[in-house]
Amino acid sequence: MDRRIERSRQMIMQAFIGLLEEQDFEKITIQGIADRANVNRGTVYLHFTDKYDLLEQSVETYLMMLVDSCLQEEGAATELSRELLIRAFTYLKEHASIYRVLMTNKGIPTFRHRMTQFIQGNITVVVNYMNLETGIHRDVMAQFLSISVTGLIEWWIVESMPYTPEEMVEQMTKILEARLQLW
Amino acid sequence: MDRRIERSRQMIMQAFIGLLEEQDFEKITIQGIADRANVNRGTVYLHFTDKYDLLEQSVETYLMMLVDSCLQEEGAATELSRELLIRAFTYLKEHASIYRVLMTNKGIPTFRHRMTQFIQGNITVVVNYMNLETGIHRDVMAQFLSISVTGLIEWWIVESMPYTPEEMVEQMTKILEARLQLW
DNA sequence: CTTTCGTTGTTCATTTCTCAACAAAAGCAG
DNA sequence: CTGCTTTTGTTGAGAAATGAACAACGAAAG
Repeated sequence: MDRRIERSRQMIMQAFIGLLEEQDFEKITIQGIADRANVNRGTVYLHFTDKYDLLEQSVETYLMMLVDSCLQEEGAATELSRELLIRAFTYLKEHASIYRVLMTNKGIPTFRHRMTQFIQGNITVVVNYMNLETGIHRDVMAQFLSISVTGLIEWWIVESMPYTPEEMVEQMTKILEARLQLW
Repeated sequence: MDRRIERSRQMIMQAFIGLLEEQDFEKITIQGIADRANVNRGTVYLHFTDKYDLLEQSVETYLMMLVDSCLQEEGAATELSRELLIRAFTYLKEHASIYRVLMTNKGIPTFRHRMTQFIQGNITVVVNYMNLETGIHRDVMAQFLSISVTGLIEWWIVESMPYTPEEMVEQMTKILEARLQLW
């Protein structure tokens, strides 16, 4: 509705992630966030109840932005299309500074965890279409695959994205297909 | 006073310079500026009477910001100190994208002109301390030197700053000293 | 020429943001 | 422990920004 709301929230969360890059979460003050966001301190309280709420909302918001970025003009996406994955990696690359912090900041495992959860939700759909023969439970399989994908993405970001999004998607697909044939 | 005023003005002017980089001044619309600045169209009119006023104020503001950047904690600066010049070049380098537009945009010679005027004002002080013997008038000398300096700065910016600020200042000083000895 | 469309500049009621002040809690020096 | 500073979370009055609407204008298209 009112663009000021979205703008303020965005500036505050950006400033917060920026500070998270430089100092420990507990060391960060509301005053510091407001200063960096170039916003009145009261405005922070207008949108977030406290530091911890700000963290939660930031994690949730940036996760959703990542999700939305690859769900553009997509109908029912029961399968993980190549295009969708490439869009996700591309988006990560474009906002690397933010997602590097969210993914790797020790003390803030929330984002990593929420992201794995989300990937697991999508991978479960795929796993349910597979015919497993060797007695592997589907939930174990889904858990294994999703944590692997999260780890791969984290590695890619930490290593400053040594491959293009296209290459990464291709690599990932190959690995998954090879494994799927094993089981 | 109110940080919203400064913030709005800044966002609008930034968006304006950004658009100036991509399209002709006459093609730029208030609506386009507001969109890019993520600001209501009415807000633009709250700070600037029209496009032309926005141009004027932008030129003046960014010139003053350049001047202020090198006048930090300086008392009476009758002579052009090395430090002062280095700060100026450093500031230009940090905000290259803006000043490249302002300096080189054909159709907008205002900034170039105002900058030369300003440099001339300072160089005049120096020239008045020189003892000219070969019948060269001081005003001619000042004009010649200031337009030279402006040209040199423009060249440096256009060529994507091939030398460090320190090197440039040193070069400039050497050239000027050599010339001053000639006359 | 007429119609359509986009831009301009202005108005107004409503909403958000700002600043300054405050008491209370937390952090930290001696 | 005891002051001292900083941070927190909240308040209220006032200022600025918002969206929506408007008439007027020019340009482009039919």
